[in-house]
Amino acid sequence: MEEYTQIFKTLSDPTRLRILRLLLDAGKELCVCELVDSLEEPQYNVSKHVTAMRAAGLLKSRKEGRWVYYSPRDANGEFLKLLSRAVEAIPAVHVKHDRTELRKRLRLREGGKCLTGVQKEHLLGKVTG
Amino acid sequence: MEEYTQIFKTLSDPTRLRILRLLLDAGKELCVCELVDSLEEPQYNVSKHVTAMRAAGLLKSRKEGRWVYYSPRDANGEFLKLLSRAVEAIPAVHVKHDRTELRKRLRLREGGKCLTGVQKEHLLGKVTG
DNA sequence: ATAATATATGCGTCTATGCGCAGCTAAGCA
DNA sequence: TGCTTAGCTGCGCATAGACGCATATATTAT
Repeated sequence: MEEYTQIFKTLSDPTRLRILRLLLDAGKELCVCELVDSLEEPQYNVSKHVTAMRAAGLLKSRKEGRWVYYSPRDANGEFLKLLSRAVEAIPAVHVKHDRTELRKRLRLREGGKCLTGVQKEHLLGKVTG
Repeated sequence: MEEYTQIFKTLSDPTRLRILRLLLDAGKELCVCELVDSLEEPQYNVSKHVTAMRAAGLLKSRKEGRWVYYSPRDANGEFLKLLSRAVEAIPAVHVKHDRTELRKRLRLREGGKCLTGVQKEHLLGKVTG
């Protein structure tokens, strides 16, 4: 059963649950900095979470230049399909803020691509300038 | 989101996942000693797990004499309904052994009621006799 | 009352995990 | 050849949770 409990464990964290829900709602791949600005969680934290979710088979990633885009992995089994539907069934109230922030953040895309990093500087692990 | 991550956390343990699946499959309430003999997990462990699952809103309990019967709580929200279906979608291979042990254990019922305690003595926290 | 029995629980221990900090890697640009 | 920037990761700390043991509680039987 560990292969199944592992999935539940991965979704036992609020940030990870928000990440999956946001990706399912967005209907498109999102890069790390877009997730950071939408969720308002530190970059290193979001990075660790998506890495864990990818390892658990919930997400896939695609690298393009300096950016890494994440999206839900296609659920092959009935178990994962129903789990995704369950996550999508979480009432919208709980994800309203994240969605609003994502919408704002997506306006910075050009040609459908992300061309900048984290905008909310306090979410960077370290001040780079 | 904590109310949802809490549910996932509750199902992040193999024993708890097996308990829920067994109860869903059984289609009837089961008492603690029947769960103990079916799952082959120590009595105090099973007891702690069902208590946690009950607190998380996944199970309900009914006391009858010395016995306490547990069953899945009716899922009121879409989220819980889909989650239950996901648990039921876990391939039967993973629960075959538990089901066999339960079937054997249920033969000890009389008039549909459990009239005895844990049969596999090594699963008791302490030898009572 | 006393004993037996089904279940629950308090405690200590061990492990797992999330977070923050710092530093690392990799890709593009001056 | 450096510098900047997007993302990743190792380390230490603090917390949460699962387990085993012993014991407590509650209900029935003698």
